[in-house]
Amino acid sequence: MVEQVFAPKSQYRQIADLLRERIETGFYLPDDPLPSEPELASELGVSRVTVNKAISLLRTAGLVRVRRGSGTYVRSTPRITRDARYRYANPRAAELEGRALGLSPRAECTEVSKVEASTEVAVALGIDAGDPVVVRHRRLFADDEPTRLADAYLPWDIAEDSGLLEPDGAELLESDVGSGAVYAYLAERGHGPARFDEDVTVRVASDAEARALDLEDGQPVIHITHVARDADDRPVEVALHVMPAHLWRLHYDWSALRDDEYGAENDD
Amino acid sequence: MVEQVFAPKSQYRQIADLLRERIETGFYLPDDPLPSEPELASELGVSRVTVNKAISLLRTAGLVRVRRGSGTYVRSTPRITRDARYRYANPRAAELEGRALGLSPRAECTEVSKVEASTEVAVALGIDAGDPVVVRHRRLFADDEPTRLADAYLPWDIAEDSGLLEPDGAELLESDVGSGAVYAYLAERGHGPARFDEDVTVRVASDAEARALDLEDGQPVIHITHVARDADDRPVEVALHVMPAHLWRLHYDWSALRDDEYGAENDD
DNA sequence: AAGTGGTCTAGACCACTGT
DNA sequence: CAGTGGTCTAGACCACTTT
Repeated sequence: MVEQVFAPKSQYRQIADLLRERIETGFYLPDDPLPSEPELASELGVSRVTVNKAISLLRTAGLVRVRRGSGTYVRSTPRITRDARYRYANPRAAELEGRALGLSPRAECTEVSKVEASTEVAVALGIDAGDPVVVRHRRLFADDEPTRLADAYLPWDIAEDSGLLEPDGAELLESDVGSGAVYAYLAERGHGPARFDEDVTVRVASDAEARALDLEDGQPVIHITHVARDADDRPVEVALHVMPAHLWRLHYDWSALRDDEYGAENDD
Repeated sequence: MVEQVFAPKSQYRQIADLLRERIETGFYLPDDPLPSEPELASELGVSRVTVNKAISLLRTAGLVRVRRGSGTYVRSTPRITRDARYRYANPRAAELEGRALGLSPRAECTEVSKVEASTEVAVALGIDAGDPVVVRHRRLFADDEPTRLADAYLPWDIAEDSGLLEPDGAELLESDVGSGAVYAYLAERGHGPARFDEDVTVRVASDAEARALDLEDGQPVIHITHVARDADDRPVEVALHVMPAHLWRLHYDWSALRDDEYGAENDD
């Protein structure tokens, strides 16, 4: 029986706390398996279901991952920092995000094609739903762990104007790790991004996302809608990023005074 | 029995999908209770535990909330948009965030006191752990729903210099809904914020946070570490925000060219 | 074949809410 | 008080991985 000296806390929570502590103190090491559920159950004097429920808390928190038929393993989870301003000011930045932690980045380009814009994409691009766009679906990895899904959308005419559908442009689309090279390409052709905005929300991963990102059942993902606009304030690219929430740290910084649009109400 | 025509999907997932659909289509309306677990169990021909597991998925996703002894209710969850740049450029912005949705904001100031800086706060403020700081703990609401925990820290000497500990300063600390009035106060005294940075992470709510924010078991929160610096680049305030992830949408925007610090590596 | 986690059940007792 | 969800158990069968 688990001690219930003080806290009117359920057993599975106590067990989750215990396991969490053991992970944080290194009693269970990264990539090592936890004892099996029957083992823990018998050691702690509870039923296997109770242990399972405790572990499911750790899974949602991203502390462990389960390999079916094999065991439950401690995740090695250094958070990767994504500095938004830096990232889009430096063509190599996206590649460097993971490297800072000694991870080697890899991009898998799932698909580049012409499709009809969904409502979400259309709104962000300032076009009508159903209008043609070029989409590039990608999955990005660090050390073979999937870290991000990135779907980039470009208005059809901009992609065409810019020659992004010609052989070398298409090759660029497929090979670029971040967005830097594509932006540079657009810039040379008069559509260089001058302004960005991002909307960040957190939600539970869909089934497909969970599969693609190697996530557990109810794990949260960060969903970023990134919009790049050219000097005419016209959206030239929309990127949807879906990222395992436990893997990332987002960084933004800005100056209080440089931007004057919002300054009207500042008296003093 | 639940139909298993096509999908090799567990019953509790199918039931979760079913309930989610009913919520999204308005079959179950916001603030209405779901049928009770025994009721659903018997209707769907499964055990109560299975229904409970399905519902726990919806809870983590923030779609429903449970009132013990009473029932399970559909959450009414319009996301509140937090525009970072706007928010810190306009003294009233924080107050307006909720109002845009017809919600009435309220702040509850839990505590204002002098304490020793924790490591996290000390690092952000560029001081040593244990150094004295003024802390203001608050809980913010929209229509009586808690939306945010906000702990603001100021270096002791800056708070003292600025007179924030005098009666009117202290009153300000307790009454201000956002940070605007405090920033204006600091600005008048030579420590106006000139630059901000924010780190955003997502994690599972602690027990205390879950209680304070009326959250379910494994629900994710957004953790923002906000740092304000004066013209000398000295941190004048650090604010830690803990927000239920399902309640918010964060917005950031910036221009690609204005900031030159990162331009060095741009070739061509 | 043995071991792992995934899922499900029937039944039980509890704390809490609303009437 | 009856009804709600919270938790727990013992036992079962399954799919999958590892040996």
